[in-house]
Amino acid sequence: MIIPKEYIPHDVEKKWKEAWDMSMYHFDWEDYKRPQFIIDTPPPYPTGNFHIGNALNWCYIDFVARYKRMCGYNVMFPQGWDCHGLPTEVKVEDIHHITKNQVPREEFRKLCRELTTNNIEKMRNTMMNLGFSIDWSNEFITMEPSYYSKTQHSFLRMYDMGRIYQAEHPVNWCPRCETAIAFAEVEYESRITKLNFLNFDKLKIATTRPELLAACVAVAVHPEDERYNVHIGSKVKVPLFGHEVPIIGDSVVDPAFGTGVVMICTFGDKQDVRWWVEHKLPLRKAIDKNGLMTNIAGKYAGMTISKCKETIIEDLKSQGYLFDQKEIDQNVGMCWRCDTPIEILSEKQWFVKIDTNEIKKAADEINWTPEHMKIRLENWLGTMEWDWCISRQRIFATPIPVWYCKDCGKVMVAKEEWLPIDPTQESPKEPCSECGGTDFEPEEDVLDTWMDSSITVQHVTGWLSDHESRLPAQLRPQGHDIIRTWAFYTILRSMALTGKRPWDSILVNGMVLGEDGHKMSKSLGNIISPEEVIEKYSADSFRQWAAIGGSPGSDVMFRWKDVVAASRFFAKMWSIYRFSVSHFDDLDKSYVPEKEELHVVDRWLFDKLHELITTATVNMDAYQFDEAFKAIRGFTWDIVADNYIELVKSRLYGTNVSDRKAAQYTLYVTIDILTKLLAPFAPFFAEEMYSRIGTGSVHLQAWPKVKDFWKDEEAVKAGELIKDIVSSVRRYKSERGIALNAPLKKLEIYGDIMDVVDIIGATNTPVEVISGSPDFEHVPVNIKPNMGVIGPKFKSQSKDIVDALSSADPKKLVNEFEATGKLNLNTNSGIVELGPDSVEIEKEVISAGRAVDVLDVKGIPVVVIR
RNA sequence: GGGCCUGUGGUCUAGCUGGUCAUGACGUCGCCUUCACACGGCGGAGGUCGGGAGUUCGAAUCUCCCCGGGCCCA
Repeated sequence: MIIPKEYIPHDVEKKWKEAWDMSMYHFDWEDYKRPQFIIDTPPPYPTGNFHIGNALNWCYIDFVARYKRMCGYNVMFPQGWDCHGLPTEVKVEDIHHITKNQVPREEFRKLCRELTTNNIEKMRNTMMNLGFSIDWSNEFITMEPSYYSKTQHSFLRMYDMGRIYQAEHPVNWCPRCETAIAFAEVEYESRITKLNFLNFDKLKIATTRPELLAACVAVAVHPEDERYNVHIGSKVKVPLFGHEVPIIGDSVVDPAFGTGVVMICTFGDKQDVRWWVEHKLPLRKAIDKNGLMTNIAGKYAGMTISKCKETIIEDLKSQGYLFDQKEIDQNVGMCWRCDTPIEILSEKQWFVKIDTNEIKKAADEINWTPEHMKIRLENWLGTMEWDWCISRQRIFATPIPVWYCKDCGKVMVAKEEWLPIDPTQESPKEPCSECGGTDFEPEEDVLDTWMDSSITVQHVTGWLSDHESRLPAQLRPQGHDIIRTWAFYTILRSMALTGKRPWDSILVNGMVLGEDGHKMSKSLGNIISPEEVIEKYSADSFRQWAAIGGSPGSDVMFRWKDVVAASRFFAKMWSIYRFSVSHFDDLDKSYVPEKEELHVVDRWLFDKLHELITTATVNMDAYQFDEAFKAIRGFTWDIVADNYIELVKSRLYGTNVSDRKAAQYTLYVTIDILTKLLAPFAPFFAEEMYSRIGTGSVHLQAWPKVKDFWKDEEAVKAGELIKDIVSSVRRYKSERGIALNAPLKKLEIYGDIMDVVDIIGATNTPVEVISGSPDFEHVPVNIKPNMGVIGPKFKSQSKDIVDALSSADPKKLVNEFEATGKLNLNTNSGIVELGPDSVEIEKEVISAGRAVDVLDVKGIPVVVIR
């Protein structure tokens, strides 16, 4: 068979990408015989750019999916798209030079859908180029009615259960986006700000937010602070605004911070909210939804927050209230999308109740890889203070299926059979159940995107479909940056909707760092796109980087070196493959030799194969792709290429039919197994290999299984010795500038060698095996303590023994050993008796005047006669 | 400030249920075109395992403290 000398990945990958029938990756909903393996693929946000971090995660998923399929599982690797979100709205406004309020809602939604559809198409392309075995028959797109109808269903059901409620409550508010946001969407940034010291008639307070004076509802001091505690219970007048507020005592106040007196506003920060609840303080709203000052701010009404701050500081100064300013570090909560500082406002919003115990319990049932990632979720649970605010004041999102009766104000929630529905486009199909009214006000708020994406696992396991639910899914793969969001919300929702844990296990991958060791970001300019890597090398090389770049869970650095090394491995593998297949022309695939027909090195290789398959399988099961791939690569390179092939070349090229058949058979089995082991990692390369040695797609084959009789300790020892003798001779020739295939006159081996055919062949030299000891000196040069034996036995005496061994004459000790089988060693702490397993003896062979060279191969003298 | 992770030859990394050859890759240096492969083979140099203290006969591995890096949160 003619096989191209070079492996050209671009041709091969293109060929298979076009030839593959992707239906081979479809999940079979009817099949209950094979165990299911459903993956809750995180749906990416359709930015149009499938970035390297996604690609790493998807490689992990694909390794698992392909491996599990080969192991006989009914695998679903679905692909979803989490469409709704602010970035798309912002992008659409940007592209069309509009603001969302300038066009009708439906028109704006249409523009968002168009952009999203295009972006999805681009990302699908990259996924296909990377060779992912995605089950496209189970694709879902959250902006489509078929999906968001389920989001609305989940809303109705949780509303009926009382887990969703509407309330006036403090919320994080982005004044720029004009929407409430969840804690998960708040990012913190350190800034330097000014702490302002103000006179509040009898007290001096310190505040970073003087613009909130109008919202001041109390002043707090520490109850044991003797400077101020006499004032607790009395009132103070707020400067500029003149309203009186109570002075309260609260031990949370830090007397050492500022003046030790704190102004409580509704709301400057989370602590204000806590005090507000605890001390039942009144509400004074000084900032409106647009980030402008309200009427209670008096002359400052209508100003922006920053303008107000500036003006108030001027006024405080000129009226003598402000007596000092000091710079301090401050962490400001920002909107994750637009970096605008968020405000805490009290608004009527929809909330989901959070039951942290329920989530903790479910988290305990899930198998976390790596384990410590669960702790992050638990820490996050411990900090939950408010329920999850799920209403958003946006347009491109799942509508909240609710109306309000204009006559009596009753909340009218849609019926399940009306879904999907957009209340701003359609009215309820029944009159008000309270007053019979037919005039309704639609809820214009929409749902938080996490409401869509936290039910992906329900969706893919068949919730609200014609299929029986397959919950829980087996695997959730995701990045550690979204544990507090995706993992948290999904567990919450799964417990609420079904009472079951969403997944059996969760695999957390790290972030991808740039070559400079920093997280990839546009501003650092260290971004590499998967497409760029595919173009320069290949998809399989990219995937190999993903496999060996680091172990799952830890951050992985992207390095071109790794990709280059990966492509070199494929070149090497190709060369091995090409050599092997060229010897398969007359291969009889039905021929299975008896163990006796195999040579020692063949049996040695089978034992190594046994070990390789075991290691690879164990590591694949534990998601340790780096370990699995390293084992495959190490076996291929060190054992097959550098040793086995060299050892059997003479048999393959030779004329002895049975010798040749044994080597052929061994090589064929090895190549077949390697092809299959490589299939999850390098789907294109493996398919190309398989196309010449098997039938059908390699991706439909079974994962290799070991045969018990491959385990062969006798052959391991003997094979190892043959390998070592041959490589010693090779090294010998290399060191003396002798061509490696040049014959020597003779090799004399003093030892028990079971099979010399391959030594003769590989060294191109006649071999004589001689029993007994060689007639020249065999000098002990070193005697090494075996600490594993000595340590536990002699404990504190160990050090003396080691000292005695190293200072004694090895020759004497060995003589004693050989004479008596034990050793009485004189140490500083007395005479101790050592057994033969306590030491390792190193000997050197000296040719004693003969005109030959002597190699010492693990204690076996090999005489080289040139 | 808190939680979690982490610090091993020039670079990245394995080992981390304690035992005396500390793994591999890349790089580097020397030799070699040998019938699969020079994207190769053979050989070499290079490490006080972040620092300190402790536990132990023995610590890269366990404990404590300090220093540095990352992530998440306040």
